[in-house]
This record gives sequence, C-alpha cells and structure tokens, in this order.
Amino acid sequence: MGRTAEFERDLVLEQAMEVFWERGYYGSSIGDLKSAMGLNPGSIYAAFGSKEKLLLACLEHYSSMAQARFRDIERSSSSAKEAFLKIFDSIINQMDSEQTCRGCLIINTLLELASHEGAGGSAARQYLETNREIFSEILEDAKITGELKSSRPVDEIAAFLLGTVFSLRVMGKAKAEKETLESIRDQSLNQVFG
Amino acid sequence: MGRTAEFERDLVLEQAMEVFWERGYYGSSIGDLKSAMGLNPGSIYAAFGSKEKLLLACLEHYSSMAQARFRDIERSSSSAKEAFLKIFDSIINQMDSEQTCRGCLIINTLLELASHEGAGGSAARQYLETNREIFSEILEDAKITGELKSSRPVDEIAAFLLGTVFSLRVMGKAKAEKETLESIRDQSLNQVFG
DNA sequence: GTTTTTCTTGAATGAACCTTCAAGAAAATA
DNA sequence: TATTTTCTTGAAGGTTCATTCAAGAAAAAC
Repeated sequence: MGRTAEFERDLVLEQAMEVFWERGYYGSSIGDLKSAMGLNPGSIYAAFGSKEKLLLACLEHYSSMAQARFRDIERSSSSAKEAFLKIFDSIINQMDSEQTCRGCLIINTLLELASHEGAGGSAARQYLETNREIFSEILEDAKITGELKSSRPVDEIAAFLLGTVFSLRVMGKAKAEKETLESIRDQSLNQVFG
Repeated sequence: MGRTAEFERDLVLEQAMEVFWERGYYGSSIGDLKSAMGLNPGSIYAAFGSKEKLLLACLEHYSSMAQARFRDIERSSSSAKEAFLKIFDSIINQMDSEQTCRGCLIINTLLELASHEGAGGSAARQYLETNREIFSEILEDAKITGELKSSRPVDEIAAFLLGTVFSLRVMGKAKAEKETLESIRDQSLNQVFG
C-alpha cells in the first residue's frame, strides 16, 4: 500500500482556508499556502490538484462548518427571534474581535470571483441558497407559533434576514462600530418580529 | 511647452474603471487596462504613476459620480421615502440589467483589498462614510416633516439603509431574482417609514 | 526652420506566479 | 530483508505580471 501521508487532510485544509479567508484568492500565493499548510508545492498539488480546486475544498469545508453552526443554534433556541439574535450576534462578535476583519469567506469569494464565472463563484452562490433555506425552515416554525409580526411569505423574510447578514458582514469589513452593527441587527429583527 | 497628450484623462479613467469594476483589482492586468484604455504601458505610468494609484483615481471618479447621483435624487424627490425608493430601484435595475453583475466598485474593492490595508481599502471605507452622511441628511429633513415611523437616531437609520444597499449589492452578485431584491427593498422601507 | 520640450511606443527587465517532476525517503508488503 | 508502492522534497520550467526606459514622433517655442 506504500507510504502513508504525513499530514491530516482536514488539518491542512483548515490552514489553507485561513489563508484564503484573510487574503482572498488572488492575494494568496502558493508560497503563502505552502507556509501555512507546512506542505511543499508537490504535496499540495498531489493532494488537491490545483489552486482553484483547493479553494473549492476550502469553501466546502467552510460551508459545512457554518451550516452546522446554524443548525446548532436552531436546535438550542426556543424561538425564531432568539435564533436569529444568536446568529447575528455571533457575526457581530466575530467582526468586532478580529483586528483583521476577514468577514465571511463565501461572500468575499463571491464578490472577488463571481464575474470570472469560475467554479468559485457558483459554489458561493450555492452556499447562499442553502443558507436561505435554513432561514426559511426556522421561520416556518415561527409562523405556526404566531411569532412573526410580518405577514409576508416566509422565503421573502428569509431573504431579508440573509440580507442583514450581508449588511453586517460588509459593514464589519468597513470597520463599523459595534454599536452600529447592533443597531442594524435590532432594526431588522424589529421589522420581522416586532 | 512640448507635445500635448493625445488622450483625455477623464475618458481613459472611465475605461480603466470599467475594467476594475468588472474584473477586480488583481484580476485586471496592465495588459487588460492597456487594451481598454488604448494606451501603452508607458503612457499609463506617465499619467497615473502605478496600478494602485490608477485604482485610487478610478475609485475617486466613481465616488464623485455616484454621490452626485444621490444628491440629484435627493433634490428631485418630494419625500425621503421617495428618495430611498429611487436609490434602491436604481441599484435593483442595474443589477437586473447587467448580465455580468458588476455590483458596486467600492464594495467590491473593499472586500477584495480591506485586509491588505493598502490605500484601496481605506479609500473605500471613506466613501461609505460619506454615503452614510448623505443618507443622514435626507433623513434629517424627514424627521422634521414627521415622515419617519422609526424613532431611532437618524444616523442609526442611515446605517440600516446603507446596509440595505449592501444587501441588494451582494444579493445581486449572487444572481438573486428581481422580485427578491424588491421584497428586501420594501421590507427595509417599511421598517423606517411604515 | 531650428530647438526644445513633452508625449508615445513597445521591447526589455526582473520579479512573482502556478505547476511539474525527477530524485530521495519512508511505509507497507512479500 | 528485499521489493514495491506511495509520499516528500525543492529546484526548475514556463508563463504572466508590473514597471522601466531608450528611441522616435509630435507639438510648442524661439
């Protein structure tokens, strides 16, 4: 069966993800990735194929992590409003604590690569669609319990709240004050839940 | 006084802006810019100094154009709600009509370059701050006429509405349906104006 | 018309980039 | 232990990149 690999795939993937997250796709050179992953170019290419495929693997890793987190929040919350409050707050706290505001890897990638119409852009789009579905599920429950103030279709409300995520993410990148982000959070929640 | 330049500065600047807008900073090579501007590398460097300085000039050009447009809308509107409706609709229509969703040059640049902490990132941040001030001015008038439903401080509402711009911009990049964007617009306006 | 100044041209430069690959090292198998 | 298979190494290849610059062209000044 030959020699076994010296590195753990998930571990080096996470390290590559950090690099892309912080510097973007074009801003990350193979040299940067090599240093962060502790792997020589040859090993990177043997394991992942190309720089673009490595990015895709990172996007997938990031997606499944983030969506698992959302589902955890959904399960541990007793109302939809509480769930979205937690989701928004986790974003706000992240943007506030990082000195280098990395924002969201998916949104960053979407804005950087969407025009080039490569695999990166469409993977990002797919991820956002899935997020909207998760948001819709949460709201579906809330509709039954009568928690919603808004009488709009659930998927429109979900889009609005996903838009709030984008607001917070972009504004955080622009180094907005934490209070500003919290105010945006409250105004969005007020629109939906009263 | 010597030979006069054969090109108009504002014209080639606009053409360079289109390139950055469509392909991003790292995605735009001097070769791309050379073709679009119809200028040889030497002339580009003589006129603008470097690729980064050229980007800065483009950002400035874009900013003054966009802000002039906002001020026009403000002047030609009889209420704040009407003004923001026009602002949002101009964004929605742009995102809907372009097959290549360029979005907003400033936001794109911010997300691509904010981490690198070069001049590009801070110029983008400055522009967004100015936009928020314009929004605040519009709302200041509305507060006097009693048009506002929201009782929050004007600059918090302005931040919320600027966030809606980000929502629309990012969601447009993700190729969202026009109806989705319009629904987000309506939910935001409802929060502020009722 | 001559000189001076400035702009234009496009090839050259040197660095940085992504990717490949031959040689060596290590684990598994026989 | 000998062989086979696989992984690791790190330099080399070939491309692309941003930038410079010397030579030529054109406009202004004299």
